[in-house]
Amino acid sequence: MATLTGVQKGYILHWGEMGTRWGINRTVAQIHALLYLSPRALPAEEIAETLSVARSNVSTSIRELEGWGIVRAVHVLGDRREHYESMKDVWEMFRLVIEQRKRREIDPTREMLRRSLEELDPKEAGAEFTRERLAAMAGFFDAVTELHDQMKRLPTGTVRKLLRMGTKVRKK
Amino acid sequence: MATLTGVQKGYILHWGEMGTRWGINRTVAQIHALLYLSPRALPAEEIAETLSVARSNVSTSIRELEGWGIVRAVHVLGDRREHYESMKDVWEMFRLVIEQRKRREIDPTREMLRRSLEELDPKEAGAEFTRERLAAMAGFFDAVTELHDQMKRLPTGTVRKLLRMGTKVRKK
DNA sequence: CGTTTCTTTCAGTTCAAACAGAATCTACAG
DNA sequence: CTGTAGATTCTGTTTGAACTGAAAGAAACG
Repeated sequence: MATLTGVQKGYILHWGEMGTRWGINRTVAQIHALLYLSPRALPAEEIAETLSVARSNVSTSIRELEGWGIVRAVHVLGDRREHYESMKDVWEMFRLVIEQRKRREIDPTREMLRRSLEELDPKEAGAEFTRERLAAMAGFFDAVTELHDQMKRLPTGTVRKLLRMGTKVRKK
Repeated sequence: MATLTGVQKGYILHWGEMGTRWGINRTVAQIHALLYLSPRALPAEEIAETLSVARSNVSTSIRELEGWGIVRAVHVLGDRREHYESMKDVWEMFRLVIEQRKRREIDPTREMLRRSLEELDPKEAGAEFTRERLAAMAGFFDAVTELHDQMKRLPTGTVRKLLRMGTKVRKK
């Protein structure tokens, strides 16, 4: 079992807290942090020991991380166990997570708003007001989606480059 | 007590679920949804009845929403009670929330990363690897911060307009 | 002032998500 | 085929956030 340095512990704990604030399970986030900092792929058993959580808990959490596509199992010669490693590219990691959270949360919300606007009964009292509010919210989510789609079309690394250059648009 | 239409109920429930997925209390999100859809400011008592939650729960939740700056108390002539209303501008609402979540979550994470990089003991085994990982993560958070700062400098509505026009950058 | 009306705080209580450990399942070696 | 190592699933149990109701605290009124 790898013993952790103070810095590593700090990072793992912070990442775990950060996860909970964004609706991601603490253990899931901690495991990701551990793998991210690990120079080699780790077997589930070792992860469980290092973080002091149940082996079964690691199993479930790893599954979640594999679901996001940011952790994968690799095999080590002469070892039957699965070893897990985190993706290295930070930008790609966040891109994956954002893309999927959009699909799981933003898209259904747009769908709900669209359906609500359809179902609105104009004869109902205050329908006009409700429509306006729903439309405003829907407009926002449409814009977010458009922004997301446009970024997806950019070649890898472009956002990074654009940021490094700084945008030219400034307050008039 | 205002009786809710089916569409309104659907919106409020959905918004509540959405909240929980992003680390925001379900009741807080539901109250916001209710106020957002309400054509008039509502007293706490009425909110509690409409959503079937304790009066005290409403009090705490409203406080949270006031903290974000997206709900405020208004007074109605001839009524001693506070009436609460939601901000109408969806863009401004999200801007406020994003700005504050950045301050509460992104900034401390950057700080943690900065401190970790300082504290790293180069004599420690694997320090070089850890440094590289921390630096990559820090770079990402720096970029996010820069993006955020640049957007803040844009005049209100510009992002909206840019999106409406569509960016000119395309895959080569 | 004392009373009334509304709001906030506080001290338990409830409940759902997270978790541990046992049981089950799977794959492979012998 | 059998035994063993490892992974997964399942069934309670734990825990902390969310919540309630009671009590305390403000503010407005006569």
